[in-house]
Amino acid sequence: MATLPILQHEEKIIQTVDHNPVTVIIGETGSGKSTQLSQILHRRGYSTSGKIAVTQPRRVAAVSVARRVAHELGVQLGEEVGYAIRFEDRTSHNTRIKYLTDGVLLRESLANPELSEYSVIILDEAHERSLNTDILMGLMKRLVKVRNSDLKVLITSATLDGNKVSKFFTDCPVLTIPGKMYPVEILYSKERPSSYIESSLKTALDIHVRDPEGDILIFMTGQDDIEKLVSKLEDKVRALEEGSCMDAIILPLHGSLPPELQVRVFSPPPPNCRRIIVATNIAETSLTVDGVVYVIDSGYVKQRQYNPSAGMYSLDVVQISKVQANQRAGRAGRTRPGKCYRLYPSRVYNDEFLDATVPEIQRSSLAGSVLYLKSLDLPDIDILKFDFLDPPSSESLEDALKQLYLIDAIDENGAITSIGRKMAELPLEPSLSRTLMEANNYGCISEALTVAAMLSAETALLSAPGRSNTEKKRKHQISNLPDGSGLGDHIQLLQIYECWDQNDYDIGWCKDNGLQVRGMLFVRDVRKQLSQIMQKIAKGPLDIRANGKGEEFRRGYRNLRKALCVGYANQLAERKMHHNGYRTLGFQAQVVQVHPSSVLKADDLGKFPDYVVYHELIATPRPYMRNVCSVEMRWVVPVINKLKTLDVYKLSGGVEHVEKETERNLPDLPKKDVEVAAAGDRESRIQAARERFLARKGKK
DNA sequence: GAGATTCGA
Repeated sequence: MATLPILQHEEKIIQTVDHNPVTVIIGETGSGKSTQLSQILHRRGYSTSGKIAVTQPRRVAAVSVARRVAHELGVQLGEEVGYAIRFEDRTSHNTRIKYLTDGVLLRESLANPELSEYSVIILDEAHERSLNTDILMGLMKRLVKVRNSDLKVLITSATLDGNKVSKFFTDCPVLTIPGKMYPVEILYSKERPSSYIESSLKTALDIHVRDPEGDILIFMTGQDDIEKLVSKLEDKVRALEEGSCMDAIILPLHGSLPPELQVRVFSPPPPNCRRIIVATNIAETSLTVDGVVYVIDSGYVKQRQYNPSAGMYSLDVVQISKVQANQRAGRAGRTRPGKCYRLYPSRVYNDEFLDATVPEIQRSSLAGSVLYLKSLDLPDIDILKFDFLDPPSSESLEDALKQLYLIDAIDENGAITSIGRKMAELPLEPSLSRTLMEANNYGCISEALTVAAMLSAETALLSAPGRSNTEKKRKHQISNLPDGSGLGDHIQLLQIYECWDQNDYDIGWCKDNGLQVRGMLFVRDVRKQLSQIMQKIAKGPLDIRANGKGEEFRRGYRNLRKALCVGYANQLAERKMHHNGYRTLGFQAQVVQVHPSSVLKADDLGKFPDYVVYHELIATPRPYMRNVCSVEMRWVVPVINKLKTLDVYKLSGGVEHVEKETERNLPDLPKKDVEVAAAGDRESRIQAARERFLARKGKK
């Protein structure tokens, strides 16, 4: 352990932390920052007045790093060194060093905004810029002032732009600690290939027949491309003349692969055999594959992004950033010097790639985060001026405010309501937490809990791919579902879970019905957690047992659907007159279709229900509503009335913000236009600002 | 009549 580079910098680190409330530490992979930093501070007495918290963006990382540190200190895990992740808290009153996911720390800060049990908070892997890390960075900036130098904050990262973060934390010091990496030779293509599958195929084969041993890791964008490339590689490798070169095994690697197939990449290849691993970006950060010497980088990644003006998500193939490209290349230099083949010219890398990946906070719906921040009740913070390292667009913040207003989480002035306060306690999207609140009044809390839990895990439910179990098939496979699923997907998800409940949570039942066991067990955990929180909020026992063909079933799930209509007030759609297309009822109407995977049934005339709520809009590339539920017009009316009262200006707290928007979004407008925009009344000012903003975006 | 990169409370 004495060889870890970070230990040679111990004195320097301690000196800096002693004299500064915030320190940024840039430590390349292999520097030992995740395991050593906490131990150094512990050794030097920083854990006597409080605990040392170390956040991780991923649960597995929190657990495995905690385990290693406990081992290095020779203590039992859960004693001096422990961890906390969702559903699992392995800490005790003895714990001095606590590893946790950043989501858990955010939850803790809801109960105790000053996080007073900690004397040190280390935000690790900050360069990944997860939504939660970004919010924590904003909170830390405030907390070091409030806690008046009895808190030390360290931001650590592999490749984060240290100067930017340092500037954010009022010019705090930046320490750089070298890593232990082998050199990686970068080879660029002369031009972008017309097909990166073909190009990867050719490059991989060239390496295989020509270069010495060492595994090949190929980065592709998704499951489809991976499967295509894997089968082509298998054909080509099989066709190679026997004995002309070593053997090769081809392994796909992506998130929807069942765990037992995923772990194959951790077993070393047999002698005289090369592994060719074809992976998504899961191999960029989440999984580390040993033995990789050659990396082939397509230069693309799939990214989910949210469009706040349409309220719609899309999954797009986009160019990676320089940070990602370097991360990928680094995967070749972990055990010895390696090579990285970039399937794009250096010009593309230099001129087209962004320096860093667009942070998640600028790509997601912010309703949940805004509600969370509002519920913290920080006296000195106005949410629209919350100090983010990279602020989200004001459009996105306004979208969040509108959503929250429509579901009664904030009032017309943007202040959090008592309902909103309770909603923030629940680890759910606001639409679902609002549904739970309402269901509690209507006596269908048990059903609503199940729906919320099922939707939290929906993608995890599908059976493993490759066994031709498509979603549609799944829906038809479930045997003996009571009638009623024609009302929509929410109801069917409910019935699936209740069926499982009646089968005593039997694992075999899941397998027989094409459901992922892991996913269903997760649903059960989530449901239990939500039940506990709801009981706390309701200040009394609730009937939360799953109850199959109970009252709700007999009444056509009317109460549940009514509750959903309130929770999804922002996600309503009305069927168009003469066909089965829908128009969303929001601030901006969209024409959308029911997703083909839906179980929603048409009536005898072939018509869908007049009104539905949807869980999500997804552009793929046509706009679809995914997971819909039939509702009744008279439940919709109050929502439409509320929509009319919506005043973004008031919600976002006044003129100042509108000016800020003008300033931030329209820096290159001719001065005259800004003056015109500023001269009108406030509505037309907002409108003018928005139009110009959109026009400018369109041009880009 | 489509198609799930990846994390997380």
